[in-house]
Amino acid sequence: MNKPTTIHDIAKMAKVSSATVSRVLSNSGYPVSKELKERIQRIAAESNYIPNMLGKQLKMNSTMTIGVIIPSIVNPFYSSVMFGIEEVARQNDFVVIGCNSLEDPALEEKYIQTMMEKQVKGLVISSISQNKKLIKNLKNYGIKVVAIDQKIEEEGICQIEFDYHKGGYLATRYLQAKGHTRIGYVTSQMDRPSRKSICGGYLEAMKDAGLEPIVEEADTEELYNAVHIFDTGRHLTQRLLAHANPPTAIFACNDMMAFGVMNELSLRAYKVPEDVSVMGFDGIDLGQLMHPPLTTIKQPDYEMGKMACKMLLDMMQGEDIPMFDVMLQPRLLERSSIRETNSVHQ
Amino acid sequence: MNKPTTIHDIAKMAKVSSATVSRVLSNSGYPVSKELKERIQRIAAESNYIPNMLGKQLKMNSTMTIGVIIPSIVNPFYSSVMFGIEEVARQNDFVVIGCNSLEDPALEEKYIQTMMEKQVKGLVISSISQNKKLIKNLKNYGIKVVAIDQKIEEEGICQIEFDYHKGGYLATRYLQAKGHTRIGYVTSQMDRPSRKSICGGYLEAMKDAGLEPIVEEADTEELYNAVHIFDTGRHLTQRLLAHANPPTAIFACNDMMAFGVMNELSLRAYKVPEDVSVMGFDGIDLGQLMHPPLTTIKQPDYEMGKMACKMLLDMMQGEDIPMFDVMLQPRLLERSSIRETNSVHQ
DNA sequence: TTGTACGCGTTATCAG
DNA sequence: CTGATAACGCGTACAA
Repeated sequence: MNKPTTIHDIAKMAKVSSATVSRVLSNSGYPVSKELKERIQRIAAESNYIPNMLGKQLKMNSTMTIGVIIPSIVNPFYSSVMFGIEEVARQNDFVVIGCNSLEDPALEEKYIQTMMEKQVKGLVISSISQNKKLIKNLKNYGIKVVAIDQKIEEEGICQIEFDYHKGGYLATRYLQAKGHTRIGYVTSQMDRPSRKSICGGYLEAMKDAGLEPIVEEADTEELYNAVHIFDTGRHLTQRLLAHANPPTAIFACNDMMAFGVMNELSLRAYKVPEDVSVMGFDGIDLGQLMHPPLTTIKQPDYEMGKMACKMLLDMMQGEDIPMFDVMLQPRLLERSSIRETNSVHQ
Repeated sequence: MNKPTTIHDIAKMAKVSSATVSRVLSNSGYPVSKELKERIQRIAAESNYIPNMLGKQLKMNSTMTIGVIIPSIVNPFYSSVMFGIEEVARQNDFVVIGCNSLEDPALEEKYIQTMMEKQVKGLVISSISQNKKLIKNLKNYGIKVVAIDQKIEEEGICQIEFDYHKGGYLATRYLQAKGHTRIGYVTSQMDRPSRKSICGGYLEAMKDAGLEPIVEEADTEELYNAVHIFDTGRHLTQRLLAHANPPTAIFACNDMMAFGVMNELSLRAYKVPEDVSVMGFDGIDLGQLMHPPLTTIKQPDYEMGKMACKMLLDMMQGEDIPMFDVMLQPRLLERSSIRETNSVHQ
C-alpha cells in the first residue's frame, strides 16, 4: 500500500515529460510518436497505474456523475426507477450517487447540498419538499434537474410525470364498460398530488357516467410499508361492505392495497371476480401471482427511470436544447380480477 | 450561471487571504479572530458559496464516499441491504455510489475500476466473479473491502455472510419436530454457493433424523424475476406430487418459490397447512399476506447492510483493527403454513 | 512531435 | 492571529 502511481512517476520511468504521459493515457488523440506511446502504455500497465479522477475532474470541471434523490430504495417502484436510471447512466459512462430522502425535506435538502459540493452536474429527483429557493439555487449553479413522479413547478426543470388522472379515469371507465355502476374507490390518505390525481380521474369518470362516487380514504398517514398498505386495503373494504348497497367493483389506489381488498373479500366469502370485481393501480409483478391475477393500471417505472436519465444527459450536453415535459401514459393490464356484469340484474 | 464562488473570491471581498477563508469555512478550529470569522461567514452566505469537494478531496486524499456493488437493486433482498448501507453511511456523512453488476463479471470488473479511479476508499460488494487478481489490486491500493452474501476467499477481506446452511438445517428440523417425515425440498438451480448451503442444511437434518431426502432442482437458470421463480415453484411442486408417496411438507429455497408451491397446491385442491405444510426462506414482508401466512426463515437483509457499512467504516478508520468475519444467524418466523402432524397416522 | 509551466479549488506548512 | 506559498494529480496553452 505505497503511494499510488501518478503520471509523473510514469514520466520519470519513461524519461519523458508528464505532459506526454497525460496525452497518451487520457487517449486525447494528441499526436505522440508510436514508439513513445507504446513505451508509456507498457510502463503504465506494469506499474498498475490508476488515473485519479479527482485531479482530472477538478481540471475539467466535469465529474461523470449524476445524483438521484428518491424517497426510499426499498419501495419497488423507486428501485425500478433507479434501475432504469443506472442502466442509461452506465451506457454513457456515468455513475450515479443515490440517496434516500425518506420523505424528509430536511434530509432532502442536505443531500442536494452534498450533490452540489460533489460537483454533480445533473440531478434526478422525486422531491418531497416544495422549497423553491433550493431548486433555484441548483439552476444558478448550472445543475440540470429532471423531476420525476412528483412535479416541481419551476421554469427550466424538466418533468417526467405519470398521468395519474388519466390512469384513474381509464380504470373507472373500464369497470363501467364491464357493466359496473356501483364502483367503490379506496385510497391512502390523499396528501400527495399523485393520490389526488388518481381519485380525480375516478371522480371524473363517475361524473361522466352519471354515477354516484363512493370513496373511502385512509385515516392514517401513508407509510411505505407493504404490510401496512395491505391492512389499509382490508380495513377500507370493511367500510365499503358496510354500506347499505355495497359496490360490485372496488378500485384501489395501488396494487398492494388491492391485495388487501381481495384478501378481505375472500375472508368474508365474497368471490373475486364473481361477487366483487377488483382493480389495482401500479402493475407490479406480484399482481400476476394473485388469485385471481389482478387487473390493474401499469405505471412504467423502469421506463420512467431510463427516460429521466436520457433527458438529463441531453440537457447536460446540449447548450440550449428545447426542453419539454413528458407525461407517461397509463396502460391497462387486463387480467382476471374483473368480470362482465349486467347492471339490470344487480 | 456564472462561475461558482471560490474561497479566493471570498478572500478578495473580505480583503483577507484565502488561507484565512479556508480556515473559517472548513471549520478547522484553527484560531481566527471573532470579527474576521463573522465577516467571512457573512460574505460566504451572501455569495451562496458552495465548497468544491473535488479540490478538498484531492488535497486531503479522502472522498467521503463508499462504493457498493450488488447484482441488482430490483431484487428486494439487495435493495434492503442497500438501504441499510446507506443509512449508516448517512449517519457518518458518507455518500454511496451504487452499481448493479447484473451478475456479469466483466461489468463488475469495470465498476471496480471506476471505483478506484473515483478514489473510493471502501467497497461493499456481493461479488459474482472469482477474479482474485482484481481483489488483490484493491488491497494494494489500500481500499478496504467488505464482502456480503457471496464469500470472497482472500486474506484481509471482511466477510458478512448469512448462515444458509444453518437456516436450511433449522427449517428442516422444525418440520421434523412438527412430526413430518416426508419432507420435500424444492430449489433453484444450485449454481451459487448460497443455494448449495441451504440444501446442505436440509440434507444434514434429514440424515440426522434418519429420513430420506427428496430434492427437486430447477432445470433452468435462476433469473432475478419474481414471476419466473414463482412458476418454478409451481413446476417443482407438480414433480413432487407425482411421487408415489408425496411429501407432507415442502420446503422451498426462497419465499417467492414457496408462494408458487402454495399456489400449485391450492390449484390442485390441497389445503395448506391441513394437507401439506409449506416452509419458505427469506422472510420477505409479503409472506405475511399469504393464505395462510408463510412460516419461513428470516434473512436479516437490512441488518446485513448496516453491519457491512459499519465494519467498512471501522476498517477505513482504524489503522490495524483486528478483523473478523461475521456469520448472521437465521431466525425462524413462525406463522401459519405448517401444521403439527402425527407420523403414525400418515 | 515533445516539453515547460500554469491552473483547477482546496488545505497545510511555515513565517511573520 | 494572519498571510504567502507549496502542494494534491491532471490537462493544455504555448513554446521549442
